[in-house]
Amino acid sequence: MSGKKQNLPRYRQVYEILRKHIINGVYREGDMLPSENDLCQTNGITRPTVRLALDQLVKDGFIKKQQGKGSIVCAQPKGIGILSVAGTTTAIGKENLKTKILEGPVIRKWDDPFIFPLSDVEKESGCIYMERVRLVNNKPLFYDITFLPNINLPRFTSRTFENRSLFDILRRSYQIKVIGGEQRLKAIPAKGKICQHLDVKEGDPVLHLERKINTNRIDFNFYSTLFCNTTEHDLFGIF
Amino acid sequence: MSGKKQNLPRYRQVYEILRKHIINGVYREGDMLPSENDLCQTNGITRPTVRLALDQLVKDGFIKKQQGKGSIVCAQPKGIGILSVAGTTTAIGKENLKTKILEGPVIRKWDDPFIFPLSDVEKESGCIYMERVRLVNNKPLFYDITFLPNINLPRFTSRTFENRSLFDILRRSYQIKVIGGEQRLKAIPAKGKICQHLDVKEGDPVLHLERKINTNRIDFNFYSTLFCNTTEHDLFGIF
DNA sequence: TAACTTTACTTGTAAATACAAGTTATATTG
DNA sequence: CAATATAACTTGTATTTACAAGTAAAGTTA
Repeated sequence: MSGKKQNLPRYRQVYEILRKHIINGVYREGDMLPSENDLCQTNGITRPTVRLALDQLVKDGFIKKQQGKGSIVCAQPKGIGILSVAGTTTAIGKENLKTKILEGPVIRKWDDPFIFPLSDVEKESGCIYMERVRLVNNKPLFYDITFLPNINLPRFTSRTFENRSLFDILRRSYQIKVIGGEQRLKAIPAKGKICQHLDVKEGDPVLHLERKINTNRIDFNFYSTLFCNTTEHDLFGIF
Repeated sequence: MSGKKQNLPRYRQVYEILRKHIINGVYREGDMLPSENDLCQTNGITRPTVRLALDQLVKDGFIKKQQGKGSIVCAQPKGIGILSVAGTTTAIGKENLKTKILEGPVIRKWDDPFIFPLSDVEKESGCIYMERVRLVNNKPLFYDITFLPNINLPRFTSRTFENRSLFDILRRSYQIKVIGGEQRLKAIPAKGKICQHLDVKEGDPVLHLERKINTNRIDFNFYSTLFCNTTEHDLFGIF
């Protein structure tokens, strides 16, 4: 719980450690995590702090808690966990994932009408637009159109996004942290660019997600339209 | 905070009150909720307890909190909020909603292979099966196939579900409370019964959800396969 | 009057304590 | 040895206290 780089809140640090342990197989499905009191002792923190970490693990689906018994590790979800998380890199995992830039990032006007209501500031500043395809095992999974408000993102358009996570870049270069969002979703027949980029036939069913992604920067949200070919991969989420 | 029926934890009671206020328009989008300290005073509880209630409102998308500023009411989401909640009645709202029973509830064997892994106990006990159509404004929105483990649900098959919420019945008659779950989702072409029950053409894109719904009863989950016609209604969720 | 500083207020993090409710292990009794 | 009771352990709820960090209002100074 020390070191310059580790300036996360303590509960967050414990959460990250436990999460990594679960992801790395140290704790497997059905295993009990150490008790809250044990975690207090091993981490030198008090129980309310431990509970914050555990509650976040519950919220993210890694564990289930049962009064009197303990915290049980859940099965690792299958499928693409895009419904519960913001980023496609997180949802897919970095292995097997490729990103191809189709267009952008370029500064341009917002689509009109746009998929979500825009503030006057957003409207005035225009957006940074880019189109990407995300491929898993070299097959297109997502056709992803991203719209970022052109507000305080210096030199954004000169950055490279090939095989890189947009969220990582936002966090490291601009201190913008994604904190959640909302989405709408429907099934539509593929047509036009969607057929081309997802390698599906005209009329094939694809998923269409429209997302508004919230960040820690006040009044800075960004937007994403995703088309997803679910032939080989379900989308997954918890609620 | 008193009365026999109100045996919810205090943080839960405050959550319910505030949520109702937001839903009923007492607080509107952009309004600030009372500060944490104000809520402590008006409700006679301490701040950690208030914070639990507010954190749940954040989690459910009703408010956003900003350090130093307060808790701001979010816009009420549009669309069918099925992606973030367990029940279709909650997702749709009770107005304009009709439920038609197509089949069941009947006791029968689980589908094999089944959409989620089953425990030995579940396999052995078989399932209670029913098919429903949920209609909004008299148009079919969901074709809902539900599988409940045939475990400790006395007289379940003699109950009526026409225009009634399954979750309500489980809670009131069996003290089974839904506490969340997981879902998988894809876009598929409609065929067979789906065309018939959702009133769509062969090959039209529909959403296919497979859900495992967790309850407060230990080792008692139930399952649902939903087909959704998203022509007129998006599905909505927060993450 | 504008700019700066201070104060008051708000949410975020954390510790310490206490009691309740549920589960499991151990001890006791028949 | 089986059944029951008790103790130990685990998570759930709640209070109290303290400090940190951010926002907005009020006060002071130039």
